[in-house]
Amino acid sequence: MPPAARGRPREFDPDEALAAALRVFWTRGYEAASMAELTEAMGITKPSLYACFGNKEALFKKALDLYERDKLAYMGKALEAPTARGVAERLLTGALATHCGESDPHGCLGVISTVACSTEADSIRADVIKRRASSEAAVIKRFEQARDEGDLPDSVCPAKLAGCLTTVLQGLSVKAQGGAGPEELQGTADTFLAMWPGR
Amino acid sequence: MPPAARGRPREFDPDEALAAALRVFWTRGYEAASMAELTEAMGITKPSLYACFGNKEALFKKALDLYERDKLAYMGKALEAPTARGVAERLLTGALATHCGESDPHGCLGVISTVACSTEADSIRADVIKRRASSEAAVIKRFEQARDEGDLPDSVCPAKLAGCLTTVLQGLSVKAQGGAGPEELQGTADTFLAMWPGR
DNA sequence: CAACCTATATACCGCCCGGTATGAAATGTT
DNA sequence: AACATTTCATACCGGGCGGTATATAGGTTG
Repeated sequence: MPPAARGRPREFDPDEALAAALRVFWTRGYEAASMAELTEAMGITKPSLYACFGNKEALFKKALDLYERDKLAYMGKALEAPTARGVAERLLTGALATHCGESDPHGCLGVISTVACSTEADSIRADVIKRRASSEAAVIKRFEQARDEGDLPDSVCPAKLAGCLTTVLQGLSVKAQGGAGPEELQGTADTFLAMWPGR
Repeated sequence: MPPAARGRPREFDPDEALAAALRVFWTRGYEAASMAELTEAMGITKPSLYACFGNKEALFKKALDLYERDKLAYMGKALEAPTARGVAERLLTGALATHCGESDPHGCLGVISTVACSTEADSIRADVIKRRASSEAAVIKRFEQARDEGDLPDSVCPAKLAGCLTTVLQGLSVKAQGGAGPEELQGTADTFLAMWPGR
C-alpha cells in the first residue's frame, strides 16, 4: 500500500532499530550511550541512522516516545482502578515489573535521563521533566476525584499524597538501578501500601 | 609543625580545592565533570591536580569522603533521635536541607553518581552503592531497637520500614535535582510522616 | 537498455577527553 | 653561591566523541 518506494529500499526495520536504541539508552543513559554502541546494537551504520532518525537527540526522543507508549502503558491503566489505594497499588506493581524485570534494563529511563544529563543535554532534561510533571498531574487529578468519592480522608491533601507516591516510585527506580532485588522492592511497596490512608 | 617543607611550596589549599571539586561533581556527576571544569573551579592546573590528588577517580572518592563527612553528617545525628518517628523526621529534614538548599547543588551526590555512571566507572558505582547499603543497615538496626522499645507496632518489619524510608529519601533527591521546590518536597515529607506507624 | 533515486559502506572531519612530558620558578639545604 | 627538591605553567599525546563527505550498491521508472 505504500506508494511504491523509489530508490534502494532500506535493509533494516526502523521499529526494531529504535527498540534496540531504546535498550541502549535505557542501560547507559543519554550521554553515556555512544553512537558506536547505538549503531552496533541497532545493526546499522551511522549514515543510515542519521538519515532515518536525524541525530542522537532526535533518536533519543523517539526512543522515549516508544518507552512511554510500551513500558509506561501501565500508568494509564492504573488510573482506572476503582479506589485511590488501587491506583497506588497498580502504579507500584507496574513500576516494579517495568523497572526490575528480567528482560529489560533496570531502573527508569526518565530518572536515568534527568539525573545523568549534564547541562549539555538540557533539552532532554527539560523534555523528560515536563513529561513527568504531566504524569503526576494526572495522578493528582485522580486523587482529587478519589477524595470526592470518599476514598481518601479529608485530612490528606490529594496533591501531596500524589507527590509522595511519585517520590516512592522514583526512589524505587533508583534502588532498582542500584541492583536491589524484586523481593526487597516489593517489600518496600507493600510497606508503603500498608501505610496508605483510606480505601 | 610540619617537618620543614622541602621544595617549592604549593600555592593552593588542598581542602579548598577539594571542596570546589566536590561542587563540580555534585552538579554534573562523575563522568560529565571534565578535568577542564574541575581545574577551573579548583583554581589549579592539571599537573597540580594530578600531583596532589592522583587522578580523576581518586579525586572523586576524596570528594565523596568530604561529602559524607560534611553533608551527610545529619544522618548520624538523626539516628540518635529518641523515637523511630523522630529518626525519620530528622532524616527527612536533613535530606531536604542538604539536597535542595540554596548554597549547594540540588540532589544527592550518591544518587547522581550511581545513576549516571556507565560501565566505565563501575568502581565508582560499586563504592557508592556499598556506602549506601551501610547507611541503610544502620537505619535498620536503629528501627529494630525502636521496635524493641515499643516505638513501632509489631506488625511492621523494621527492615522494610527502613527500606521504605530510604526509598523516599532517594526519591526526594531525584525530585530535588529535577527542580522541585523545597515547599513541595516538604509537603511530601510531611505527608509521609503523617502516614508513619507508631511513635 | 539507460536514467534516476535512495540506502549503504568507508573513510574522514574537528573537537574534546583524561593524562603527561618538559622546563621554568620557588623554596630549603649545604 | 650552588644544588636538590618540589610545584607551577605550557604545550602536547593518543583516543574516542558526534557528525558527515564521498562513492558504490540496489532498487523503480522511462
